[in-house]
Amino acid sequence: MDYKKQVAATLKQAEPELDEQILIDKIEVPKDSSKGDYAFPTFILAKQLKKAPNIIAVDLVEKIDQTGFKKIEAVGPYINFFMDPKTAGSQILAKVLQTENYGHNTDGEAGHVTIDMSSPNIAKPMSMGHLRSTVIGNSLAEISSANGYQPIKINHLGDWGTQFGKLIVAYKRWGSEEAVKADPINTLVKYYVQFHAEAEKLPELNDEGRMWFKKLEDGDEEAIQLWQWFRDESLKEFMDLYDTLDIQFDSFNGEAFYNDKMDSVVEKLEQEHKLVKSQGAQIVNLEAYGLNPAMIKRSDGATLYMTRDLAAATYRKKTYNFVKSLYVVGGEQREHFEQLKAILNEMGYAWADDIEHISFGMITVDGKKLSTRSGRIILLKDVLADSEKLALEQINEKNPDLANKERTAHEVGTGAVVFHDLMNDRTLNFDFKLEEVVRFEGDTGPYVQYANARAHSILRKADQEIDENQLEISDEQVWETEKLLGEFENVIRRAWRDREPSVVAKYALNLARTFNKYYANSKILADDAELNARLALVQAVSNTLTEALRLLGVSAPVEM
RNA sequence: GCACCUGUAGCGCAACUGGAUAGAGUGUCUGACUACGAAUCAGAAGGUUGCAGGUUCGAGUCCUGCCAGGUGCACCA
Repeated sequence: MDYKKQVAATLKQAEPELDEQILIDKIEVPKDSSKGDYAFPTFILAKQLKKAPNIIAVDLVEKIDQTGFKKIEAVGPYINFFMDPKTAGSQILAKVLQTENYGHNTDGEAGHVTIDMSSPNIAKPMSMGHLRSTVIGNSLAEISSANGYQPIKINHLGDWGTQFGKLIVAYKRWGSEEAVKADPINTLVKYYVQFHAEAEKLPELNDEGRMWFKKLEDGDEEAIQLWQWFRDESLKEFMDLYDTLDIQFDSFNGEAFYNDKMDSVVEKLEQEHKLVKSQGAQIVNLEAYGLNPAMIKRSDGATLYMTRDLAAATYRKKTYNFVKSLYVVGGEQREHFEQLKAILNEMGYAWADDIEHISFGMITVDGKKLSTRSGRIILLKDVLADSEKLALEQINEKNPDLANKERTAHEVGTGAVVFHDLMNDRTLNFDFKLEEVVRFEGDTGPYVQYANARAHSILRKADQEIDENQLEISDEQVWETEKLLGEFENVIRRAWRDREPSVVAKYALNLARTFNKYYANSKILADDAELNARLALVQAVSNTLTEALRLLGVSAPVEM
């Protein structure tokens, strides 16, 4: 709930010359709540009123009508406003409990937002790096939706390229159908690794690989059949992971999908006279943008990543008519997306500005970059399995009678991993340590889940209907919690504005912590006149925590 | 070499548009289960916000220079 307007109106009443909008912009929420719920720094009025800020503060407070506030006081150059916790708190609770989809807004006006996310490579295992793109993209989809947009989640699969030629060669030489079926991705990776090892000794293999990829591009039946099979088997395994994370996609159109859509892009570039020949290759000069030239066609005529992304961008604009097009891709590819936007701009597309690279930091192990070839890889499957196992151990220790232990262990285990990934600023790198990722104490997903589970436990015990007309609580300890509940709308706006799931994650931690504090210090189920209102508070907290977790793609078990 | 990102407590991180005494977590030490779940709560200790200037009434936040780490810089994606 935003009481800034009330504060501004009160100030204007005392000093009619003031501009209300400027007041609203300058009113702030003190970090230290003992300084009030809202504060107005008077510095900006010093020139207009030709007085020292601390004098202005004192003068204004004298003229102010304090009705509707618990207290308004001047402290140095600040005017501090204290809301009346009892009335303001009950207003907030009423709003939380009575508003459908509390915290959401309709700013997006149902505009489409495409989100390019996850995008694993076929025939390679999903690592922790893919988790980032997957969960950040998924959370941004939920957050965009909470802001009134319509997200379209696109899994831009890495399902094309020379490596498929190599894979076909490897399979034909050393592979077996049974082995691939039994353990698709591991087996395919083995072939791939073996191919590279053999190619060291026998360089002709590389030519053979290129030849098979050429066959694939030319529509050779055998090549296509094998490619399709590898793709299907890999996708099956990916789907298991997506099911574990409970993430769905609207499209699986990967690189291969754009094979027949690149010619028109190249033609358009030619028409606009943007293509230049350089060392045999076709490039677009981007000097005007301070960028390196971007290659569109190799000297052998083959297309590149950029060519496909240009085709994908135009296809997506045509198909979805997006108002924003997000690409959740690692920060290493920053320049690629700058080039992509610049080229689209050169092609005369004004919507190039709507493309955004949502970059994120990379995951390292012992400070070193992950790489499939060097074997420095952390399999997502393993991490999730480990986390689930540890969660189950915790449950067996702390709540052995819980029904449906496996289900809950799954929710807590994956919740811990996903929350950990979303908790910090997405651009930060992080060094992978299993014990950090699957922690259940402190600033973690399970901490939030636990606060929610205990809230549910109280409501179960109370076992009574909540009367939404009796929401006033005299105990001022609850005000901090109520105030936070009132901020949820701003949090959702800010999370979208900054494209930052961590804004939501931090809020959830904050709300859980504030509630836990209250919970530990006072008895909620006391049989007095305000029991109903306290239960309403518990319900409001639980609703909000559950929704915050949902926006992050983390489930909120009612017991754990 | 050029461009971009990062630098805050032992560690990993917060601090929304510049605001008051820079905050929680973790680790260390200590206390709390006869109060609804101890995956919790309370307390102690821990800081020249990389360095040096500048702008401002006010700088962790903005500007300049430097230092350190990382990433990228056309025939991979």
